[in-house]
Amino acid sequence: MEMPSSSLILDRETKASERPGDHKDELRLWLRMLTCSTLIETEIRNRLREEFKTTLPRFDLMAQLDKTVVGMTVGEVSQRLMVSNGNVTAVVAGLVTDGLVDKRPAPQDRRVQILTLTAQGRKVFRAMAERHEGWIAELFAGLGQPEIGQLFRLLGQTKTSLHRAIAGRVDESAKGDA
Amino acid sequence: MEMPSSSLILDRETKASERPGDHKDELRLWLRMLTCSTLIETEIRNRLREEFKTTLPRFDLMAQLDKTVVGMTVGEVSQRLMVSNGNVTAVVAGLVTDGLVDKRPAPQDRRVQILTLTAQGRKVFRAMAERHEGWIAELFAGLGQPEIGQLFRLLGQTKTSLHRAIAGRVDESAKGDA
DNA sequence: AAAAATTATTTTAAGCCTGAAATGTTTTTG
DNA sequence: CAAAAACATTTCAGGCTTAAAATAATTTTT
Repeated sequence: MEMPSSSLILDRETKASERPGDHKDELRLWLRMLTCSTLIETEIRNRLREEFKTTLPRFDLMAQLDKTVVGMTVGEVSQRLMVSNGNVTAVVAGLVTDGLVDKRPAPQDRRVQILTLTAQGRKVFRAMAERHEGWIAELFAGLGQPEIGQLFRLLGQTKTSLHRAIAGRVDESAKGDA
Repeated sequence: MEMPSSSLILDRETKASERPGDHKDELRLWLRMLTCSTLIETEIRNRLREEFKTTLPRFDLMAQLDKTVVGMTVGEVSQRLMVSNGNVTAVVAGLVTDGLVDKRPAPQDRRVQILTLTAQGRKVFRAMAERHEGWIAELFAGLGQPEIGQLFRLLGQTKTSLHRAIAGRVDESAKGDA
């Protein structure tokens, strides 16, 4: 048997996981979060396919466009959805073919494309959105209102932490480029 | 101006969001969780590519195989990773080509394929896993130990809720098939 | 104003991922 | 024991996704 160096007392005092270099708790947290996200995503994907014969990327894209009356550029959508430009181009192509989205160059700046929901697109989306909201509520039904609030708050902190860590790393590498 | 029917008092008493049919809180919670997951996933993907020239699906697959000495079947991996069988087949093919994974039919049951990490695969994975754990810790650095615990617990409740909701729906549709 | 830099989008090549159909194997059933 | 059912995996067609290169338009610089 191996002796854990000299940390018998230390372990007892620190309730584990303050051993230097140990980050198992964070890892377990991430894996659990990933499990939840995947379960929800898969379920929503399935229901969208079964009930509306559509896909999650299409739904998400339409959801963005539904938030505006004046339309959105490709770049704007790609940023909000956190996907690449090329991806937006591809998904939009399908939606245009199906008459759900309208795409036209902006009159002032011919580089940008303005995307809007068509009347039909808006109608179709609204119907899906209502169902979607119900599905999400169903999935979270095991949580009470206080838990939902707490979770929301903690995920807010997490989001802040992530942004800081990711931005920090970008700055870091930019320093070396100077 | 529109009058919100007769719920002025009700709204005040229920602090909003107990209006019938309203589930905006759940929806906001889900979107925030999705944002966190996406941020983490994208960042890990980027770092795996930059530092190890590999992809997240490959890393995840190797992570499963690292948990066992006797190997795992395709179905087992696909279940744990929550992806399709076909997907595992495809990703494994790449890893076999690169000499990181070994794949051979089980001697007793020639339907199943046993997947194991090669010696090299195990070595490569261990190196990546150590870095990976550090990255995750970095990303969650803005949260204290109590927050991590709380979040972990709440996500546990969420997982239970999801399983119940998803299983419930399967039972429901099975009833109609009888 | 021509050249260079910047910005927005599209294209391309490669890999991931899925559901459904097909294949090969084992187990169950009549 | 042969036929049928069940099981594990692979193949297939189609869509998603990305990074990087290419294209096109605008703005800045010289």
